[in-house]
Amino acid sequence: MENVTIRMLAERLQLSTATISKALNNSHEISEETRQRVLALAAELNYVPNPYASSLRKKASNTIAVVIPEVADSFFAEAINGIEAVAQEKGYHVLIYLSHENSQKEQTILKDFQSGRVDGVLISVTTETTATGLEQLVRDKPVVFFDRVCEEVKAAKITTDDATAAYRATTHLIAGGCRRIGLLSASRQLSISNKRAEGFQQALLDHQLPLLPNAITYCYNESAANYQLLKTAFLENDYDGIIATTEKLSTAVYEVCEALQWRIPEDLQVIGFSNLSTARFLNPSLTTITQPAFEMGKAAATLLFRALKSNNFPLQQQQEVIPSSLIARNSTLAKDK
Amino acid sequence: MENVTIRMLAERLQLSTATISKALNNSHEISEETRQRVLALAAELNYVPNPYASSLRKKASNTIAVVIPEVADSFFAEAINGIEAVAQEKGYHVLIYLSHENSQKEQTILKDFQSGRVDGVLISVTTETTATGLEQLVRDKPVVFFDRVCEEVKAAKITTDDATAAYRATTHLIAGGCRRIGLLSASRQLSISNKRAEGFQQALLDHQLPLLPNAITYCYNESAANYQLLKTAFLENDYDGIIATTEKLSTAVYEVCEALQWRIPEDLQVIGFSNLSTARFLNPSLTTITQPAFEMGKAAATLLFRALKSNNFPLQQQQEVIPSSLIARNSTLAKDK
DNA sequence: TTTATTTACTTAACCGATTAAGTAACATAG
DNA sequence: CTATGTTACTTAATCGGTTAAGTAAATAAA
Repeated sequence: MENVTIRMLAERLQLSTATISKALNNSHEISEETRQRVLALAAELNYVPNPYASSLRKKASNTIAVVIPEVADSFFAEAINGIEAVAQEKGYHVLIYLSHENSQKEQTILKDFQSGRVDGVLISVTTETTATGLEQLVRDKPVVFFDRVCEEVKAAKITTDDATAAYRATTHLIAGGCRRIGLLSASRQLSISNKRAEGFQQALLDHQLPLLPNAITYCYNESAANYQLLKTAFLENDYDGIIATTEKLSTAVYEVCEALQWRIPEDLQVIGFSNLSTARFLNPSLTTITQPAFEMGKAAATLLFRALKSNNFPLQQQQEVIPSSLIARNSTLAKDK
Repeated sequence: MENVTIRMLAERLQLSTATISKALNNSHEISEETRQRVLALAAELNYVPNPYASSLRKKASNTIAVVIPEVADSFFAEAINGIEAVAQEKGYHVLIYLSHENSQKEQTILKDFQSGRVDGVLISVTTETTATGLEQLVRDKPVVFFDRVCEEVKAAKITTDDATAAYRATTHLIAGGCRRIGLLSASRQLSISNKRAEGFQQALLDHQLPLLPNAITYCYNESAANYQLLKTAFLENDYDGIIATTEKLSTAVYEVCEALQWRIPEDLQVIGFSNLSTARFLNPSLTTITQPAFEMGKAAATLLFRALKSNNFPLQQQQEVIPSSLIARNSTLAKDK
């Protein structure tokens, strides 16, 4: 069975393809009667328009790209959910690209976007990303950064209150009696990592606590390597409190404590930036900084679609900070909020 | 700056567009010298081919679709990982569609595939799915079902050993002393749900245990509703062992036990079909049936690409069962494997 | 030497939609 | 009664590649 095209509809109805196209697109140039005839035949023959023909001509694909470091992370999974909810509603398609925390791969992905394959991009950069290639992308088409943004690039950004969250986390640990607090960071480059580090340091300062020489541990993207790194760091620094700034690192802390036979929270209080739905069922339940992942995805997508709809929307100036929340559980001792 | 097209390259080099196209596609018809000149200019002008022009002409999009009920589930997240790994390697693009456990939405998604937007489809159906629309899809283009397959449709399928896994889970509970075992099922229609139920019943039979009248609880897709449902079911049936056949349901059990103040495993032993990386850190650590999610995704994608490469590959006859594994932890008492 | 084949191209049709520009028929305004 | 508009179409160009078919020149085979 041949694919049904606009031309076939035209022939059957003794009309031009232009008329069919306009009828299907509800053009006012077409009489109601003709429109109905076209719609009827289209339905009867199960006509489905070829998106590529349309994209080629219109130079618009009704497709957006989502570039993230990984999917197996509650934050990104939930963010995709938020993005997809908006995209589905707007009739857009979502291409997912995983950079696997590899800026090389990310570059390759960004390069592909110069092809016009997608109308817009939502991106959360890798831990290694520098601005290279991103300015180009932002110049070329609508882009919204979310969570892991690139500070140097002037573009729309949806973030959470990273510095404040880290400040709050640190204060929470201090309130629980911690004096030797460590921070596990995913990256030296990432602005959200740096902001979290700043909030951390500011909190120590405000509470007259010294910054340990090895207060901040920069981790890898590989769990086996991190395991060794953390084990050593824990033993050398004798932390009494730790802030894990990513979900994976939160779990790693539990793993290392198990191995070292450090009790949580008696020996080490732990707070993790995590969206794990099971945080409350962990042993002990994990005090978290929970990010509004779904909302951030939704906000990012909403912003993007606004830009896609009206091209005079000043997308690059948009900034939105959605607050995270600290949920105190049993891995920390402070009783405050 | 205008977009660089093949035509522009042709004009600059005083060649025809056909030559350019062939040179870029490494056709043997083009001399090495010309090929190099074309490649050099293409690189210089940063030429990026328009995928839609190419897709339109070649009737191939180098894009596959992944249709899943949700992303916020370790199994699906990991499966995407596996799929993406293969797709990236093969130079394909991945469109993600979420059916949100809604067969209506799924239908809409499937309908879109008739447009030729994607060259192949990887799908894990909703809990409500009937065969409608799926046969059509399978007839139209390469499709591989994974995990949640549709039994009635003759098509390539990647599954795990559902019946065996449930049998093993049940036996494990029995070995731990359970006599009143319940099974939480996600669906009455899903073949994987039914297979798990079968394995469960067979194990009871083989161990001379009666099947409780309310042994199987069919759950909703909504956690608040499930919470109530399970609470009631637990109280009414006084289970001493429970098998949660999905990740979400596993967590729900912990929630309900907390509310009912039932201790795990003393009052209720729990085993869950789950790929949560935090299973071992739960309180108590959760005995799981862990599915090879990444591998299943990879296997499904590999199968699909084999079919996309050679069109005489008998895709519809492919069946692969990848074994799951039972990982005994503290939510159950049996000490076996 | 003539014919066949190979090499390295070009020409032009084509994929299936969209859309600027054109037109015939009819209505309305001046 | 002519000018102007409006309605409901059609014609043909276009988006940017790919590819079947054609060709001229060089090379090999008969």
